[in-house]
Amino acid sequence: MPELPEVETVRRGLALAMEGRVVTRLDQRRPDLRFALPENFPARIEGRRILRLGRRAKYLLADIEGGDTLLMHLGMSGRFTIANGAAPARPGRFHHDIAAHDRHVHLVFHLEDGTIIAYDDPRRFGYMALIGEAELETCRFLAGLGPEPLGNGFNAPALATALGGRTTSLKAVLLNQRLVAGIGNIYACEALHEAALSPWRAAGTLVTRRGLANARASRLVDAVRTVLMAAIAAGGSTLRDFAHADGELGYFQHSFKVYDRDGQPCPRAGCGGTVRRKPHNGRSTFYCPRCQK
DNA sequence: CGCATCCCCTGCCTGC
DNA sequence: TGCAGGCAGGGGATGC
Repeated sequence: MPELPEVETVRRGLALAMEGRVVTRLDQRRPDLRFALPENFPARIEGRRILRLGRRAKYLLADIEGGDTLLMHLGMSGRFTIANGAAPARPGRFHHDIAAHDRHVHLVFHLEDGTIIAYDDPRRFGYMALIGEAELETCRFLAGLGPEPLGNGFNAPALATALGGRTTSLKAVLLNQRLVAGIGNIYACEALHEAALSPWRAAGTLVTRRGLANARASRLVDAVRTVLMAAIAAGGSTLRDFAHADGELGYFQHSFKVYDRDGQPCPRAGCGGTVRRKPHNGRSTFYCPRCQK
């Protein structure tokens, strides 16, 4: 589920199916997700063309012909499933599992070429909003987001500046979307292991002088990039097959080094430690006490 | 302001 | 087999 790499994988799949196509019908099955859906949502989407699928942090952004952007957040359990009416890879599965029997399908997009895209979200922490072009940057969802972790704005000097003097933990920093946007619980754990830094380490101790970049800040930036890019690559490799598989986007097999591996050996060469699970601000944190300092 | 805690919702797994 | 409790990848609201 969806952190930045999963959302990016979903974006690529949705782009293939949606970009350049007109939404002929939008079937809305409930008035709200986490928040109320837009007023007259189907009427404002039907008959309009989707120009481009973009992403900002964990948000999907569909540019609609005429100037609006459909902003979509998957929350914890949001999921898109694509069925192509012309050549379904597994006839029947879509209708059996999603359309007919899944009571958590909240929205179904019908495209001009017969493609059907269902959005389901059992926990309903996800949401959608329709935002005018001029307000997109300043809307309450995107305003205040930190830099993209894979972009130029996330770098050692900037991170060092952000961390200087902070007493909170490194893990809390990685999860703070105002400092860097798109990392969730899994990749925060993975990046800190990759960087050999303790999740509980006070953020301020990563820099020796306020605002001054050093090797540790640089190591953390590199680690974040490494784990996110590897996960996107894994999703992308699955994506090539999705049209021939089940059409579910963003759920791919990806092996983690520490996440959900309590009690297993630390995979770092020569470490010999054991991965542990320990709550951190109410959420599970997985780490190796031996090599993460 | 920074930081931690609680909470929204449903499903699944575990242990009794 | 039933049931209670814990846990789940997000993030907004609240209170210290």
